[in-house]
Amino acid sequence: MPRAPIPAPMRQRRKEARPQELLDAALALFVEKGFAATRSEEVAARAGVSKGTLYLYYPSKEELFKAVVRESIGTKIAEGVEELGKHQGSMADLVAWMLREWWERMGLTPAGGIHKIMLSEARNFPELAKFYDDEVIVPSCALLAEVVRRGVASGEFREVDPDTAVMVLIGPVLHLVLHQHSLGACGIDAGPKPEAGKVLELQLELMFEGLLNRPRGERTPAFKGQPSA
Amino acid sequence: MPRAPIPAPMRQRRKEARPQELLDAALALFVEKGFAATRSEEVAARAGVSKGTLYLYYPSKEELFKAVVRESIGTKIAEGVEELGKHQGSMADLVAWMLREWWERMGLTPAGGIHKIMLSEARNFPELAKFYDDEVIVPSCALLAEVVRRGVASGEFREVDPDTAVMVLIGPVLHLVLHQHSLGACGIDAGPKPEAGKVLELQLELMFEGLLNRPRGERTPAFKGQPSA
Amino acid sequence: MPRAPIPAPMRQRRKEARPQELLDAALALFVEKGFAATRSEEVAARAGVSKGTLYLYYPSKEELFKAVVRESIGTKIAEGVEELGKHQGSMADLVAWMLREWWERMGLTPAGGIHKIMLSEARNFPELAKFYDDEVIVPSCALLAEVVRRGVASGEFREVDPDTAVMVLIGPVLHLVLHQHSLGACGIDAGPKPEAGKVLELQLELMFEGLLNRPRGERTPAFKGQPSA
Amino acid sequence: MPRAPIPAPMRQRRKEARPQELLDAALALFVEKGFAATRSEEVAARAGVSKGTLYLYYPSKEELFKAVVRESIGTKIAEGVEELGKHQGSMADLVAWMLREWWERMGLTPAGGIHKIMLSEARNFPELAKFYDDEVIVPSCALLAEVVRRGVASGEFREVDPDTAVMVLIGPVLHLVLHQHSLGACGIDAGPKPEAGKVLELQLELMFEGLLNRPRGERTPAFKGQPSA
DNA sequence: CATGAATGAGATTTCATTCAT
DNA sequence: TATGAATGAAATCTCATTCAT
Repeated sequence: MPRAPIPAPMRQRRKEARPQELLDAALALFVEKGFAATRSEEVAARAGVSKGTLYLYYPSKEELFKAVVRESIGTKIAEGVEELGKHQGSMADLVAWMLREWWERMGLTPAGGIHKIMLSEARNFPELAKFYDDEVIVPSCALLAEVVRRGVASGEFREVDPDTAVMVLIGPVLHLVLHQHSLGACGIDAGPKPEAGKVLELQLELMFEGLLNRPRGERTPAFKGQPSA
Repeated sequence: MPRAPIPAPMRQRRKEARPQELLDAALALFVEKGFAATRSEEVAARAGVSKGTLYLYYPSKEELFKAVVRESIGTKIAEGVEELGKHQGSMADLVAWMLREWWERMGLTPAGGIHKIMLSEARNFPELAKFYDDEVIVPSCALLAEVVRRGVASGEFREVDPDTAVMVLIGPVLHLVLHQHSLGACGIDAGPKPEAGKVLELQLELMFEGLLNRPRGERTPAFKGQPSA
Repeated sequence: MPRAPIPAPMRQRRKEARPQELLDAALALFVEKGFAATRSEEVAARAGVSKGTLYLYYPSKEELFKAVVRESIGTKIAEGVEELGKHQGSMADLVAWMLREWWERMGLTPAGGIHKIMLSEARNFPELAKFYDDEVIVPSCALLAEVVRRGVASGEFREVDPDTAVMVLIGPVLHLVLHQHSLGACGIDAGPKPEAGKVLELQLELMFEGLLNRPRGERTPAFKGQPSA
Repeated sequence: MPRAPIPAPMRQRRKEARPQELLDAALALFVEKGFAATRSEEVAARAGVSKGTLYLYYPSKEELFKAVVRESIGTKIAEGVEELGKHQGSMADLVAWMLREWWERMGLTPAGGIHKIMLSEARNFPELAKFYDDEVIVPSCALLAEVVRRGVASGEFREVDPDTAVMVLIGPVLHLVLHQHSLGACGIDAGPKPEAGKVLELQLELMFEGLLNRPRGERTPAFKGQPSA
């Protein structure tokens, strides 16, 4: 068998970029196959390095996993809080903006997979689950609950328990995100699965207006729906 | 608790129950730790048999996994279809009944974990994912979509795309189910997590009536909420 | 390449015998190559089992090592104590008997290698070194020191510090034991290396009588040397 | 402590010292942990250079090991031979001087560890063991044997086989040296371990005079014991 | 049927060595 | 020269599966 002249395996020194490359590779694989079913060598290969290099940056597969979760969470929540302060319009519009924003940041980026892996691995990594809950779940829910609370206070919303309402509001978005990384990624396009955008808009409409047909039917003026779509 | 009157030779009784005991053990562990992280010996131990015995009933861990999924799905959907035919009241009440029923059958039994493991393992077992989609997801959604369709047709519901509406309707329930088997099972009870029952009832109320406060506020008579609780 | 018909790998079930077989194999290899340079698979192979079987009995290479040391030490010291009580003759004869006995039990059996591996690995396994010191070194030395003490008390020996004398007495024996497992095992028979038996007898003679020629030269009657050889 | 007067460009000075610094670091670590358990990076770090630099001076860990052994042996034997020629007093004094000298050069300097590592690694490096035997063991023993031979010839010593006598003479010293680098270095100071100096002096006394009490008890005048201590 | 000791392929991790900078 | 990031062979250890009892 004639050897290729030099396939240039080309050892590259890129100390700066490696951690991020490894985290990206690991995130993708952990989301796709789960933590236990992902082999460390695969992560390295996908990041374009050898097995050994992975261990230069993360001392074990488990630490790599934790780093993936920690890194992916970042400062996203903080941005939401800021936006909340600036907002001028109705609370209904703010809720709508938040859910749409969430979808765009979680549903349409690989970071959304984080939620899937936390779901799968929470019981294997309780400390990490706690971290995720503290850093992501609780602040996110608190943010949304605060908006609901204001809406109720101003009379814009009916009297509901804000924390309970949050559970209802986020359910469909999370469902979409999770589906996208599991069944939705299997090439299963069984029949009439509606696309995410439509689901989100309908959720907003139903959530604010209700599913039931009203006698006079005119829309409550406080909610205007999506600007242009 | 009065003991069963037939003590019957333990060994004899056990033999027939073995497959089910193994499936139960496997389901619990797969839900808790995931497929790859569950050792076959653990499954056997939890079922009270030895490692070798497991292989007497299932030729491999993978086949055991498939059996767990297939078995847990069973005939639940069929029951729903039957119920649908018998139903007399409004479509709103039927939707409410279906979601509550679903919660009771999925959320409050170990079978609910099936959805979690399918989410986690779908991409590792695409044929199984297809099977799950065909046997569970599609029929369930179709059932609910049919109810919505009828409600729209009769004028009880406003004009919505039934398939899209289904996505909105099941989101919160699925979210509750999944949460229960992941973060919720870690002893993380961070702050104001509302209990599932309240979430479900609020979802139904919001879903039908909308979150927005209405000037005259009287409830649409078609939806009556939960009978007594 | 024509396959041998069936080389009969013959899985044997010998739960009882395994631990000892593994310990024997491990002792031999640790003595020969040291702990770090011995591969666990080699140990298994020498014991006639597979890699995996080793880990069925010892959870790690390190634990195997500890077991080897602990097991090889056993009750040898206790036997010595017993013998000491029974002894009738002079203390010089008793010392001679003890050193000869020690040589026969340590120098001529694989257990002697234990001393070599403790020497090599003491600083890598300090707790084990402590154990060895407590269980072997200290009792052995105390035993010999007691004999010396009695000899001094009875006037048979000159006034010496018993603990110091013990160090002098055991030096040559240990040297022989160690040499046997290191340079002596390399096929190095450089020139005039005297055999161990002769060294031991000469040591006894010198130790008791001294190297210096005495004018009148008659032997001190208390020490009779080796019975017949 | 007055500083050396020549500050000299650090880099320059270092360059020439590197090999020795590496050998010193390697010796210390090999003695402490053994050859296999010592990582080359540790050696480099202790010598204050990087991993790569080590390989600039020694092509492999094994060659480094050989260099350590070769270098530590050096010309010590030659010095002994020279001294032997110059000596005027009795052979007993010469033997005493040699053993004390040996203790001071082996026992009280890191070079003594060489004997420990040769013991541990002899069977893994037979050629090196041969080298050590040829260059160190055989000449040392021959030297001592020659002294004994002269003592016997002159009638100062009783009739003994010189080579056998040598084994007896060096045993306790070697034991002390080895102990110091193994159990003795573990912080194990179990009870009445006498200090090395005392052991050596007692050995000399016993070796020459014998342990047994003599009726008239007067010392043989040929041996004078340690000059001042 | 049931068991659990035994197996060995394969996963994780280490570390001597190389080589681009 | 000196560095240390990168490599990959090799070691430790795991666990799905087999099979003698």
